[in-house]
Amino acid sequence: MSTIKDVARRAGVSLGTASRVLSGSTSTSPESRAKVQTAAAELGYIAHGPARSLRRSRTEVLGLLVSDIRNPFFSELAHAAESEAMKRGYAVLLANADEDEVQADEYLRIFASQRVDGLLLSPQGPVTPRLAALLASRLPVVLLNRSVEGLDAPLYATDNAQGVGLVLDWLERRGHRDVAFVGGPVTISTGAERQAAYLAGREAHGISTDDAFVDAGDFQAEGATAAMIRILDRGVLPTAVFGANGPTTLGVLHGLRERLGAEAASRIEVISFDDLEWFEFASPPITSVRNDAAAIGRLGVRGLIDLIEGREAASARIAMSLVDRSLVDRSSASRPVS
Amino acid sequence: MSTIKDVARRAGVSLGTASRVLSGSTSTSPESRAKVQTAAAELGYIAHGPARSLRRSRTEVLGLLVSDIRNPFFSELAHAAESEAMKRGYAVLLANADEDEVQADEYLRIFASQRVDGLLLSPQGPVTPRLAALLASRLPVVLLNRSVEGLDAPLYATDNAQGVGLVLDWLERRGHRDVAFVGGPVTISTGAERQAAYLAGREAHGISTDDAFVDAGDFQAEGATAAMIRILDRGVLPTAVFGANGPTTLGVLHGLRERLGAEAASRIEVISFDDLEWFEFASPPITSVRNDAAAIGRLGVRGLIDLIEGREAASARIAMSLVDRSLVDRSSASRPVS
DNA sequence: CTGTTAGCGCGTTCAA
DNA sequence: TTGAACGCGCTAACAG
Repeated sequence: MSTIKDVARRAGVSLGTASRVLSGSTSTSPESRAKVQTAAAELGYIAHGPARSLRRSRTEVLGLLVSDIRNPFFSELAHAAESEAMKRGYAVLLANADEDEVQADEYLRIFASQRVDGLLLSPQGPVTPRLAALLASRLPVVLLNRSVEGLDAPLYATDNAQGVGLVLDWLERRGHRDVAFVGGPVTISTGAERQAAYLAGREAHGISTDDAFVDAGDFQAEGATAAMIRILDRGVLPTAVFGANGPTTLGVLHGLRERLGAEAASRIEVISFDDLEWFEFASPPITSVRNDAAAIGRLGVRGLIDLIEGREAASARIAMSLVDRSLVDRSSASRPVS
Repeated sequence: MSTIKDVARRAGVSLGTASRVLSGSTSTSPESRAKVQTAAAELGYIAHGPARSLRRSRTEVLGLLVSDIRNPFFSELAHAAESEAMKRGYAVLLANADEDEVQADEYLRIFASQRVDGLLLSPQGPVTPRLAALLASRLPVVLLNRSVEGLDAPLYATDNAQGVGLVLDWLERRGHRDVAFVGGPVTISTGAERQAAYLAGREAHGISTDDAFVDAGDFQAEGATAAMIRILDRGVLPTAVFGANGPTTLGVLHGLRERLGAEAASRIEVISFDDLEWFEFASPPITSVRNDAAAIGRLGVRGLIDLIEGREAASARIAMSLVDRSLVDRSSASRPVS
């Protein structure tokens, strides 16, 4: 790989001039500009990022730490974040914490070592010492979707209360009284917020306040299946189930089938926080409130770059929208086919 | 952030000694070793990656270029790749080409600039000049899932012919004769291989060789929907449809519903290349051949690190397995519920 | 506007 | 085993 020295030599100018042309800092004469540019093109010169970073103490790399890129919510978020970052000249280092604090912490070390310019964080748990150290070093950070106590950073997140409100309205409209709720860990802000909003709103929407209908998993499919089964094993039979995120809803379906069989399960309506592309093909189709992951990713990157470049960044709550897939009225849908 | 200089000063040793202890190159006395380590721990010292990279001309960063991280196949692959890379001490820069050659090329520039140690590549199209230049500079590269002409690198990929064989066997077992095939672009090796294997095997498995049943999309849902509709609009009615990748199968379902309605669509069996977690909840359930994306990602990273460290790396084809979800025999399943 | 020079933080060489 | 010095490639400060 050729260096800027090679370019300068070939263009017949000094190293400084070549640098000025290539990074466009101060003005240069049209002639040297042309000479340097053709020389660079001929050599296929590509600036050495690490060297530039060392000198400028900025890497133009962002760190993105999510819990699991396999969760469609995060893969859509990552896609949007990465696309927005590239548009603004930043690359993205990806990290999957797998909902594991230790692993998350290890990634923070790698990010710190790579000297990322900023951090997009969907926190796994409390603020670890290493994260505290990074914050103390004034590394710009924005939070995605989840907040965490003691971390004062702009938050780009779903409007959980509003989304749950849409769910409650829909449940009431559909005439459901016996509704099961499968939540996520209350140690995660999204889990706590969604559960709190649901519990608080149940009564006003004519939904049973029997806590036998309520349980929580780990925001993954397996944990949700177990939670769904626990609910059914308490001897209650819901007419509808509310899953608190995408993987949870998948787990709910598994749990319903496992305990009730496909036939009986198909008489229970399911509504989900997070919309998945296949919900319309389930039977009955699954209604959802759509969580705009792309918007969160995009806004997060913009906010982070604002912070990096010394501007202010304001938190934002992204409103959710109902995707109503209930085609028929319940009285007929809930009767077995005869 | 503290530098190695700070560590040396605090430990009361020279900069060289501190460096030797921290990077463990040559031997050091137990005393200075201890002093340096405690000093580093006290300061929370984290080596400056770019500086280290500049000096050692290795970044310990891998570039991962996929077509779309939102495709579950790639998000699973990315998850496994990234996890394997971390285990071996490498970070991963993520790039989404969005099936766009220009964007892919731009990412190659960023990777080159960041001086990644190696490249995991799922190519979008032909070898661009920039990719050729990177290869000429002897940057280690491995190919994931897709090969490309003129690029001689280890390939970690699905065994397309074997997978299609499983599909053909299943179609024959189920007694399907009128089978629609919705493929992907033949300009992509996976699209070409799957289509070729299917067309070559049709006759021997008792499947109609009428090409009205065959069309191709773009490996995304929308393109596949259009292809499915084109097939139906030719006036043929398949009893089964084979979708050549995950998003394609989703598009197939949309196409069937749009032209035939949910009721008639539910009498058509669908089989998919790539297994998605929701296939069992479709009606009828979707059978698939499972593409082990995690294995491809893991093996790709191992192979790439082998190359980086000067060892040989051999290509591998990953065998697929059938996930048969056909529960009932076709004669009863295809009769409308009465 | 341009050439020269210093130094970013680190690993490694050379002498001791 | 250790300290001193050099240079990786680049940008920025300075002098002209």
